Amino acid sequence: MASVGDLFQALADHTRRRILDELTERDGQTLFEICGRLATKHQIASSRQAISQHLDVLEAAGLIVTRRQGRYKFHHIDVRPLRSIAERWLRPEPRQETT
Amino acid sequence: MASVGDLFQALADHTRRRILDELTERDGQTLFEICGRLATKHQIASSRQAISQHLDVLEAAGLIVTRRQGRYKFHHIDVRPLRSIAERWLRPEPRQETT
DNA sequence: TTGATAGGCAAGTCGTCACTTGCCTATAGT
DNA sequence: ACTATAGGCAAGTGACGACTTGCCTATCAA
Repeated sequence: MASVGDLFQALADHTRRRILDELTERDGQTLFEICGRLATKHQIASSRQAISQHLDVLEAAGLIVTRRQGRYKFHHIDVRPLRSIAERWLRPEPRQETT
Repeated sequence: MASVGDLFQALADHTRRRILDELTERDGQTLFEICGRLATKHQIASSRQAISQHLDVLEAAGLIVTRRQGRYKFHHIDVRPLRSIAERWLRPEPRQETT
């Protein structure tokens, strides 16, 4: 369900890359934590809903996984989809994309 | 000028990834060659102008370089921007993006 | 139970993107 | 010179993406 297109499209947005930066530096943050840190450290003043939608896109792309605990929802980065992202063109190998 | 955003945004399109596939398999093709091969081998029946605009985007992202010779314009893939594309999140290092 | 906190849902706006359409320039062959 | 080939420029269209707005649900503390 998470295709190569979903992956690149998720990475195509500046705010979403910043979210991954933030989770790389401190994994397992909640939505409000991410909002605060994006605002103070990266001058990204998007609304909570905007960030929430970005997190949905990242999760659909398989780049983050979520864990619910009470009224909190923690977001964890998953770098596995990123490992072989560019090898498709970096070595002369057959490629298989169904999208 | 070619920012990280340009790079990911260029890769976010399916047809542009196919163009890179095609140039990986056979480098230095002209616009018409790429059009023909995309149509026959990848079932992509976009117009010549559409493909031309895709090539512009790829060139702006630094993923292809062009070489003019008479009335022909040859397109060559440049994989250098792809080499360190995901390392930003694959290892806990400081990241520097100005976009 | 009441209020505050953390998050979700859905419609709507606005800009960007992929693509088309129509016409124009330049090189090469005859 | 004339024609075909390779490519370019620019305006227009339709759809998608990022973001907002308004309201709703759920959990926890007092």
